[in-house]
Amino acid sequence: MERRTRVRFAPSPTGPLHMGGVRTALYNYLYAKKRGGDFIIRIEDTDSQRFVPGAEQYIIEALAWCGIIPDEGVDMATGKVVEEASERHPHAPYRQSQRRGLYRKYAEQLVADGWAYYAFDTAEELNAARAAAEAQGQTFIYNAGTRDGLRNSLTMTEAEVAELLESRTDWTVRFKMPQGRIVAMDDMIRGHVEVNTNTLDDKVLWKRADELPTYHLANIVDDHLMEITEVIRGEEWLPSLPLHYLLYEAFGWQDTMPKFAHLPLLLKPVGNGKLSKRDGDKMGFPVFPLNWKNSEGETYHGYREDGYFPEAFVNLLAMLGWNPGTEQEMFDMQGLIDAFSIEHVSKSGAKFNPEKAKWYNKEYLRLKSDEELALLFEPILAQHGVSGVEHDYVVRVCALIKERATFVADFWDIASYLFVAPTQFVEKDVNKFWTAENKAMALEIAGLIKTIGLEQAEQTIREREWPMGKIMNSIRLALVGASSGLGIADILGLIGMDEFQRRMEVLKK
RNA sequence: GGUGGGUUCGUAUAACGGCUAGUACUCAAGAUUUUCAUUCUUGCAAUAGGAGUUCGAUUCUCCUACCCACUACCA
Repeated sequence: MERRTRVRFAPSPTGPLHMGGVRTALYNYLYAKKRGGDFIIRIEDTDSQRFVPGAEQYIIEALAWCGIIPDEGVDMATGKVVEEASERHPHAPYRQSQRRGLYRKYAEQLVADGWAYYAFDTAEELNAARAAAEAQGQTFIYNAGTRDGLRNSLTMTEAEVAELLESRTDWTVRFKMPQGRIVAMDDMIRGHVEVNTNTLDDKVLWKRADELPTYHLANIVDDHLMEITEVIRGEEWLPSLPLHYLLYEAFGWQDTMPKFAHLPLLLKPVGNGKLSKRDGDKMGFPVFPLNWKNSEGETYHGYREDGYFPEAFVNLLAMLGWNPGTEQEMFDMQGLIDAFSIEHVSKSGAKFNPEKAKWYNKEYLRLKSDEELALLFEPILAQHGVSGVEHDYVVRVCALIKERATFVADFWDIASYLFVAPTQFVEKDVNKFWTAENKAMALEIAGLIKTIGLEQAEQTIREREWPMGKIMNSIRLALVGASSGLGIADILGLIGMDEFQRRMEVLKK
């Protein structure tokens, strides 16, 4: 029987989601939507030590900004993780800390079935065992090779175990990793992978101390309960795939075990290694979707606040590790959904290229209407003390400058002279163009522009065989403050003849 | 150290045994533009190394090198 496609994005609220996480969410979303299935959000907050206030909200807001809308787990109307079951959200709560009561019985079932055991080793004892192994140049692995010499329910009498279970609150349930088994797995991206269980350890599944499962148990139980059909996650999880396979086997859930896809990592732009929090501000690009202020009051840049359009961000993220199999580069969300396929996800890590990110934003900026851009530009104008400008004027300005900018925030630097007269003139250009001779000619032409118009004035320059470039640039310098910018005709059309004349005064000095 | 994964221009990627290894970003040059930007044209630039299989390997196999991940009562 064909099951309805259900995928989940299961972040841990230990900090802001970075762009790698957003990409994982995006691929899950695209995969689900392409197949007409569900995209579910689940919060994996089983580590009480690393919980960061605000992180959960940040994650939801970041996904919303990107246009990644969950079908289940988060109520988009309130922006909150769902706690009460309903028709739309039948598996609530979607926060693992609120599901804590549910996991213990699964852990104990594994113990009863011989797939797990109780372990009473203290942190000190384990550290000592590790140190001892290291002293001999070996790695300590808690598994079939060592577990007989450690303090657990496999090496004690039933009475002892019962006593410790009662008297102590720091025991754990560990998975009893089989000895000498080859686990054969299939990954949708990497193909067939095999691992010998002798290299794996007896992972802790449940902690008595805080009555919570670890990732591995919670993950498998919830994926099963929530009827997840495909698990699409980062490559860092590939090493624990054998354990997850074995857990499905231990629970007898092989029939509905999801398929797995391990995504390549996002790498930092220079050097090696995966993208980390600090890289962005060091190298001048954001690694986060939205600004994030940590507990020390440091702010990390976000794409949103840095002026990227969400469409551009989503598009560039999608192309990092995936390709459509064609040469198309511009995709809106629906386009991505239609084109997405897991077969075209690459195996190797992708280095993020900030230049390409800017290029994408530039392309999306051009796609915006002049009207939309004007609305975005107006608040910036107000910040610069420009008021009383007609909306229509701003629209006309946007039409002329949008091809010159990467971000809306660039507009002011590019076009301030269309709103206020320049007060500073680039020295290099002044030296080059404002010679006494050029100024005299420019002033005469400026006079002609007023009386007979720009075109006729240009005609005059040609007839007199005067230097067109020198004159025009002298005039432009007076208008703009630099020898760059829009054509004289465009500037004139915007600021008008009176303002033009006023700005020509500077040539008389 | 052990285990697993990966490796095509600087970057992202295409070519799933067969044209001169294609495209985009970046960079350079030229054209257009009275300037700048845009646009257009052109150019620079890659199959990590070595064996093997094959009529023929970027593609399949093995070895080496390098990179990455994992190796917690974190996810």
